[in-house]
Amino acid sequence: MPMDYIRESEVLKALAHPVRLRMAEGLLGRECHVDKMVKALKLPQSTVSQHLGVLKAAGVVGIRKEGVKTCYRVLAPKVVELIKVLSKGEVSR
Amino acid sequence: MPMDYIRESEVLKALAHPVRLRMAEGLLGRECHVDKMVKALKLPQSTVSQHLGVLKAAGVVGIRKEGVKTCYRVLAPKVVELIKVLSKGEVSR
DNA sequence: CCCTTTCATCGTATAATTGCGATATTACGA
DNA sequence: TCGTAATATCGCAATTATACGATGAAAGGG
Repeated sequence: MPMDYIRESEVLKALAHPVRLRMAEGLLGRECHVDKMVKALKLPQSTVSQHLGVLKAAGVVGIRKEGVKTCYRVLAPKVVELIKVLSKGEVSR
Repeated sequence: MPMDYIRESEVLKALAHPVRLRMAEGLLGRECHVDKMVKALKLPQSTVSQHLGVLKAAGVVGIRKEGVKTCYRVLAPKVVELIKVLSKGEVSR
């Protein structure tokens, strides 16, 4: 069964940004709401929200509404694996 | 040791295109020269060459010159793992 | 040498991404 | 209901990516 290059490349594209990659890694196990990420990343709220929107559109993360807060977390199990691979340090360099 | 988000996202960005992802997968084990890919992908030679340039610039693939031909192949072991993860079918859907 | 094959690079038009302030929306609490 | 905190969305300028024909450069073969 050949992979769906378009679909898979969409996931990669969502992750292919330093900020979004950082976000995705941070949302691996735990959940986190937007305001917390805004403070941690030191980026404008609109920018953070926009990046989260990209991750969500690609199915990388999912949300859970808790009152006025929105909690994000990584959904796709494949993404979990991808990020694990990236985290592994390369053999010397 | 935290991952280098910029560097890693560059690799992801290189792979985050349907054509380049297909190329990279095709260059996993075996080597292939440009003309062969042009025919297989049915895309203009300049387009193929440009995509290969992107993959090379990101360190995803490396080349070996054989006379007038240029043989490409996947270099980064991390990329091999990434593509393997992507190839694995998702659990139901 | 010239011609052909193979590949890279250039030029450039079009499209997509990015960053971020401004503005809308929604859920609560007072 | 008003105000406020938390998010999303809009608008838009600036940057970057994409596609591909045209052109350039290098290696052989005859």
